[in-house]
Amino acid sequence: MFLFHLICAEIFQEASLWPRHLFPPKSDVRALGAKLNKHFNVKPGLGSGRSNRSADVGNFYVPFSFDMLSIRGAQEEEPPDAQLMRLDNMLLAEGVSGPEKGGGSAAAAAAAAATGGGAGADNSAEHSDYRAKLSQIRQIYHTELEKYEQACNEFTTHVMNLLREQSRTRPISPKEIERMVGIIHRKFSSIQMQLKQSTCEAVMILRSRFLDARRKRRNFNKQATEILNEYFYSHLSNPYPSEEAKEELAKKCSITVSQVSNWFGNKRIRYKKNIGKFQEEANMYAARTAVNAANVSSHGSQANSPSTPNSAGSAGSFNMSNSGDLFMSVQSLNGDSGYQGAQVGANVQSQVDTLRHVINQTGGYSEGLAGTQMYSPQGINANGGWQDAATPSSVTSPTEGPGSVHSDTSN
DNA sequence: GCAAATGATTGTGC
DNA sequence: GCACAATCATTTGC
Repeated sequence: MFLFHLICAEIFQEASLWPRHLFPPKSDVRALGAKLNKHFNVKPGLGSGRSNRSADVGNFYVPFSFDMLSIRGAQEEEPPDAQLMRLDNMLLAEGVSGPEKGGGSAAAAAAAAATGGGAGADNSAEHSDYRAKLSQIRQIYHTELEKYEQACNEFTTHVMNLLREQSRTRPISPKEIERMVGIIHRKFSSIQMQLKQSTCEAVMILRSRFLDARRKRRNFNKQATEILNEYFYSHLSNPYPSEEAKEELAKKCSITVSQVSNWFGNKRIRYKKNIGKFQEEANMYAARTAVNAANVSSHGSQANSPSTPNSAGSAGSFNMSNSGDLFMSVQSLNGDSGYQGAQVGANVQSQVDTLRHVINQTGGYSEGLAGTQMYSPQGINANGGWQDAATPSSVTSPTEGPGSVHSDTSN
C-alpha cells in the first residue's frame, strides 16, 4: 500500500505541474467568469453565492466557477460517469481530445469571434498563436493521459504480482483480486478526471485571453481622437452625447458606440480629475472650434443663428462650431468666472484675443457670452459634476435651441 | 525600463 | 441602463 500512496502522490503532483506560462496572470481572468459561464450556459446561481468569482484552487488559478466541472462537488451530486462524460464532451468540443482538427472547430470559432473578425493579418496572427497554445495543451494532455494509463497498468500488474506472492502464504479469492483491481482503477480514473478538469481549465483560460478585449486594446487613431475631443470640448458644459450623436461619432471614428461611451466616460472623469492638465488641450480645441465657426460664418448666414449647434439634428456637424460651449471656454480663459485651474499664459491670452476677434466676426455673439454667466467654469459645478448633466432636458444652453437633445434625455 | 496615457472592465449608486 | 470611480492591461513616448 505504501507504493500505491507513493505513486498516487507522484501522479497528483504531476497533475499540478502544468506549465504556468500557459496561464495568464490572475488579474487577467478576473472578468471571464460571466463570459465563460455564459458561453457554456452555466447559470449564475450554480453553487455558492460567489460562484462566479475567481479563486485559487491548489496550484491552479481558476478564473471562474468550475461548479460544473468540480470533482468534489460533482461526486456529491451526480455519478462520476456523467461528470467524466461532460469533461470528455468539452475536451472534444474544444479540440483537445479526439482527432486533431486545426485547433478545434469550436475553439477556432471562439478565437475568430474573439478577435472580432475585423483585422485580417492581426486576426490570423492571433489565431495561429491560439492554435499553437491549444496544440501545446493538447500535447501535454495526451502525454499525461498516456503516462497515467501506463502507470495504472504497471501498478495493477505490480499489485497482482504481490497478491500472487501472498497467495502462497494465505488463500486469496478471485473476488478479492477483483476488488483490489477495481480500487486501483477507480483511483486512477479519478486522477484522469482531474487531468481532464485541469485541461479544460487550461483551455478556457487560454480562450479567455482571446475573449478579453483589454488584451487587444489598440489606441484610436489620431483622427478619431480629434473628432471625439472636438465634440467633448465643444460640448464641455454637457459632454453627454445623445445616442444619435454617439452613433454619428462612432461612424466617423470607425469605432463602436460603446467605445464612444467608454471614451466619453473616461474623458469626463479624467478631465474632472485634472482640469489643469487638460486646459491646454481645451484651449486648442476651443481655438479650432472658433476657427471653424469663423469659416462657417464666412460661408453662410447660419453663423448668425447660434441656437442650433448642439441640437441632435445637427449631429452631423458637431465637429464644426458649437458656440455655446465655446463661449464658456472663452470665458474660462478670461478668468471671468474665477476658474481655479486655468493658469492662462501669455500665449493662451493671445489665443483668447484671437478667439474674441473670431467670435466678434461671427456676429451677435456678445450676448451669448454674457449669457454664459450661468455656467460654472468648464461646465463643472461645485459638486464636481457637470452642471447640465443633472437636468439636461430642462436646462437649455443659452446658445442652444429648444430642440437640443442630450443623451440624458433618452433615459 | 519606466512613467504617462489610454481604452476597457468592474462594482456601485441612482 | 447609465454614469461614476477605481482599477487593470496595454500602448506610447522618453
